[in-house]
Amino acid sequence: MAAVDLSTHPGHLARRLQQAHYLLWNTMVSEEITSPQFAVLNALVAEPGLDQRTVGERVGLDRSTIAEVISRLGRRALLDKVRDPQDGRRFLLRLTDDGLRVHRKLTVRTARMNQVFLAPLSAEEQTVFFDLIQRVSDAAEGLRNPAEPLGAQHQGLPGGAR
Amino acid sequence: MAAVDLSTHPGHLARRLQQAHYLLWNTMVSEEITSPQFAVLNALVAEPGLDQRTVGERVGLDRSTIAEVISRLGRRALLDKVRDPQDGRRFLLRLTDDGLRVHRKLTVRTARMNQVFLAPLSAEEQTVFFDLIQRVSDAAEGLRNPAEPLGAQHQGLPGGAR
DNA sequence: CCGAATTAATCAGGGCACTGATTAATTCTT
DNA sequence: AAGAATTAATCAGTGCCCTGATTAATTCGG
Repeated sequence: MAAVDLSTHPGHLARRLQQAHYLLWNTMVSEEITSPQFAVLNALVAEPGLDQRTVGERVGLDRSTIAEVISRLGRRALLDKVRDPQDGRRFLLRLTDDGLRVHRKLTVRTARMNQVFLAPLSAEEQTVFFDLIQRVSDAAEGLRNPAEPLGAQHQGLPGGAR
Repeated sequence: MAAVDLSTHPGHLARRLQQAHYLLWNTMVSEEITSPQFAVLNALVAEPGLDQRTVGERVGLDRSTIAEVISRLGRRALLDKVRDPQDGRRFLLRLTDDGLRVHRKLTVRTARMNQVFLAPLSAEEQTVFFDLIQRVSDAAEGLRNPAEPLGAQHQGLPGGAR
């Protein structure tokens, strides 16, 4: 009998939190447009003409996922992809009028949804909630890229044992 | 220019938190066994012989997802499925010796991982972190099943306009 | 007892998320 | 200028997550 209590596991809690959010989004915001899709629309409202990779960076989606999400938004005619004349590898992304309209509509609903979602917490607790989650996420993110190793210890060694 | 700040959106934060956790799990715990899979193993350590649906309920996985997860664990020979003689719809689940071994090993690593994950927070902050996430998740979960409507307002109406 | 409602599991289908490999275009280096 | 390294995007493959529909077994009601 060595089972652990999952409610003390942040990963399990994070998963449940996301599921709870998914549920609320689906009922209160949209069944067509997902939360990550909205994030992409939002990024392109803020900075029209971004390329795909950069959008992914802004909203926290990796290269594969951002490609799928953008393809779906393109299929729905919410954004346009244009080959960058300056750099033939990139596609420049820009919302269509429909895309702008959808973004505007969902922005309102999302605000309402967030209120309901956070209703169980007081205003101060909400601030703490954001702060704690952000700090944990940022720290874990930071572990990924050593962010210029201070000592630059040569442990990977290029051209080593092949 | 009506873009919103995603860092004030709990859903976006929840997604980032889960991604951060995924990353850490993958590097510190296991590349083979995922966190949901571990949750299932754990549930079966606590209560051997559960059926599939109940396991899903315990760990927060819906009927479709739990089926996939269990099928993967079965393929890896970490659990056995036996038809319930009392109720021919159910399968009773039980860990194999390998399953128990894996659970034991991952329990240790998971504890280490959780420490690293939560390291940016003080002990008191960690407590608050758990509490806040749990309250938000529980509340949203609660919205799904009205939990016996107090007034039993007839608004759905059975046999209405068809 | 028997048909109707319920329930456990599966299937089909869509979407998010990651890794590793590949392709095409650009930039760096010599 | 030509080859090497880098970079944006795509593809293949795996796994999580949800909904709606279906199938098989059980329970409920008359």
